[in-house]
Order: sequence, then C-alpha cells, then structure tokens
Amino acid sequence: MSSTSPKLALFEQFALVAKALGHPQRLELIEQLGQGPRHVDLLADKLGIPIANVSQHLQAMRRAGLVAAERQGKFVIYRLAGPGVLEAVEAIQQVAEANLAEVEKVVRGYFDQRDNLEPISRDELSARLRDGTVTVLDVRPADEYALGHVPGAVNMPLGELEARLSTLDPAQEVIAYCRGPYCVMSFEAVARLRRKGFSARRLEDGMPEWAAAGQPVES
Amino acid sequence: MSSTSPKLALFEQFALVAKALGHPQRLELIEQLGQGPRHVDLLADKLGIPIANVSQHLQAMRRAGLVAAERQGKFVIYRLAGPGVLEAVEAIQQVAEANLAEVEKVVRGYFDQRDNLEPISRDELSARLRDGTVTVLDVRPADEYALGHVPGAVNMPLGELEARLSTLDPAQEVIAYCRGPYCVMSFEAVARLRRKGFSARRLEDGMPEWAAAGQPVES
DNA sequence: ACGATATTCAACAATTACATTGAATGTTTT
DNA sequence: AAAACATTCAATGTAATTGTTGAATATCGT
Repeated sequence: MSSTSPKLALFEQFALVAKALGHPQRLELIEQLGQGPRHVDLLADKLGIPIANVSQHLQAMRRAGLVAAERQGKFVIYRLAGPGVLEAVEAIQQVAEANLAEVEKVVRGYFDQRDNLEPISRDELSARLRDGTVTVLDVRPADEYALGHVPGAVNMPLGELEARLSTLDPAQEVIAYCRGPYCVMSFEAVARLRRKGFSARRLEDGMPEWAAAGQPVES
Repeated sequence: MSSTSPKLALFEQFALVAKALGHPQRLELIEQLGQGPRHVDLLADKLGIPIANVSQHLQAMRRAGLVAAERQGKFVIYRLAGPGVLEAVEAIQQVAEANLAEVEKVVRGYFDQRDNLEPISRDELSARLRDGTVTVLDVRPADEYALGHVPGAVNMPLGELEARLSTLDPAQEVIAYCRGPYCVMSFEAVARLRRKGFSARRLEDGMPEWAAAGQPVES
C-alpha cells in the first residue's frame, strides 16, 4: 500500500476511489444515497442483498472517501461524502455511454426508435410546471417519494402504473422521472405509457439532480 | 458477466469503466495519453514497467471504452477515447482530494504553508503571458515538450533545473506546469525554485487542460 | 523471403476481492 | 439488567486480478 514516490502515492489514492466505484452494487448504493441519507437496513432491503454485504460495501466506500457515516440511536446513517461523488459517477456514466456499445444496446432495448428517446431537460420541465401543461409522474417506490419529490408530482410506482392509468389525463403529456439519468424505472414507465396511447417522455435525470440544481422539493 | 435485469446490466457496464480506472498505473497511462496519442513502447518507457504489462493495461482500458487503438505501421497508437475520460479522472481526483486525508498529506508534503500552495489559473496565466510579466516553465521531459507546449514556455525538466537556474530572470515570477493538476513535477519545481529565492507558483492544471480550454499551443 | 521490431497472447503463481455464515458489539426498550 | 435490534467483525471458500515469462503474431526494410 505505501509507496516510494509521492507521485505513486497520489495515484494510489485516486485508484482507491475509482476501485471503490468499480462494483455494480456499490454504484447502486450511491444512487440510493444520492436521494438522501439512509441506514444500512433500508439499503439492504432496496438492493435485495444481505445486510452484512451492504455493510462491507459501505465501509469500503467510506475508506475511499465516497460516503460518510454517523450513528443515530441504533441506526448508522450513511450519506454521500459530498456532491463531487455524484459528479464522478455521472462522468463515468458518460464515458460508458459514449464509448461502450453495450450501454446503448441496453438503453435502446426500451425503445423502438432513437428519436423517441429524447428526454426533457430540467429547465423545460420547470417551465412547463409553471404553465401546468404537464403531468409529472414520480415512479419511485412510495417511501422514496415521501422523502422528497418534484412539487405537484404524482407518485405511481411501476407496479401500480397500469392499475392507476385511468386517473391520468390522456390529453396532457406525461413526464416520468425516478432516481437518476440511468434509473431504468422511468424508461420502463415511458414505454408502458406509450403502449397505452399516452404522450410520454422522461426527465433527463432524476431526483438528486433536480434537488442539486436548486429546484424546489416538496415532501 | 451477463445479468437478468437491464438495470444491473447497465450498472455492470458503469462498474467496468470505474474498475478500469482503479489502478494507479492505468491512471498514469491516462495522464500520458492525455497529452496526445502514444505507442506502447514509449508508454512502457515512461512508466518504467514491462511492455507486456502496459499492453495488458491498455487492453483492459480499451474494453472499458477508455482508450482507442489504431495501427500505424508496426506501431499501435493508443489515444483517449474522448474528452470525457479526462473529465472522469478529474472528478475522481476531486473526490479524493476533498475526502481523503491521505491525499492532502502527500500534496502538502511539498510545501511548508498552506497559502503558498495556491496555484495560478489558466486565465490569469493567459493574461500575464500577454503582459510578458512572467517566465513560464515547462518541467516535463523534452520529448513531451516537443509535442506541444504553452507559447513562450521554457522547457526545463526537473533534472536540469538547478543547472540552468542562471538563465532565469530572478526578478520575474516563475510559473511552472507539467502534465496535469496532480503532476508532481510542477510541485517539486516550485519547491526547488523557492528554495533558491525565486518567486514561483504552479499552474492550476497542466498541458492537456490548457489545450482542451482552447488556449494556443506551440510546437 | 528473411531478419528486425512492436505488440499481443498464453500460462503460471501470488495476491486480492467477493459473498456467505455466524458470532460479537453497541444501542434502545422493557 | 435483560431482551431486542441494527450493525460490524472474523473466518471461510471461491473467484477475479495482477505481474511475469516466453512464445506467437504482425509489419517493415532489405
């Protein structure tokens, strides 16, 4: 671990951070924590993996300076160490999207045509919210919705989508969002809505980015 | 490698990219390639590790979409897959700098006081270049200097620094730069210059960022 | 076609990362 | 103080990564 040259010492630290990001479930944990501080139990539930496993991943990320922990009663609350963490993940996602054919294949698996894929920007959604010309759909699970959502958004988790379609106005365009730019639930929601004849698009990113951009959050 | 859910499939791809960044020597390779396309032999020379080893790292990075390769005669020329790669590395470095005590310790090892550490920005250097009130020092090896440098910069690799100090004007402030924000050579150069009584500072980043910002490059 | 050079491949041993299990720690509640 | 709960630790086996070596491949110059 320790090295002779200071240059290598630096690069080893950087590599430590990158290595901590190099695991799908740790990225999933960061996605969750991007929406707000959470305790270990809940995270294990969300990911569907053993608690001890989550604990170990979280500690690996803590060693790498990605997350911070704080004890509150019998819970240990983890949170992202700073906004830079989400930025780093985004940068990595962009590299993957730009240079890895596999990523585009998966993303495109949700759509027939490329041009249908165009998402709506935060600013545009913000403007159309003021006009009231859109229905905003938060397709995350109810507990995540409860901890903060876009003002006026209707919470409709994927599982309930079909059953509650009748409550939506078919004349208005529907904008779906979830946890982030690569949260698959919003892709899936848009696909299903279109199949039912709705005009639907995705928000370009998700809740943490919306909040980070200083947009209003309702809870 | 393949997975059931599309969500995991995506995250596995992202993790692949991050994992490819999770090795000090691969980061060093990216630093080198950030200055321009290079062939394997030269990279092995720069890092001081076996050619086969470099080849393997490069291929790992190619699989992750970080670098691209192209054959030119008997050489295989590698280059960064896009500007996003440097951005991702920078994001990771920022996380490390912000949250890992170890990084600051190493960086600070080159300086006595914190405030002396303040680097000069690209814009400020650009302005002072026009005034002609600074001496700009490129402390990279001669071959890297030859492939492009800041206009008017004097090439003075670390090894020759002391011997050629007499050619510098002690009345002018010296700005040193090298390969990037964490290239240790510029830190070392500033430290040595100050020990000799010069007024010296570092450029906040290095050559690839200078070129990426659209600043003029001389070669 | 031949030798020289640049890169990659294949195979091995050493190390490190990973998931899983059950026990241990620390905190609240009773 | 004891029970209940959330989290961490320690130990295990398995899989993946790493560096090294030498052979294999591809290209150039003659």
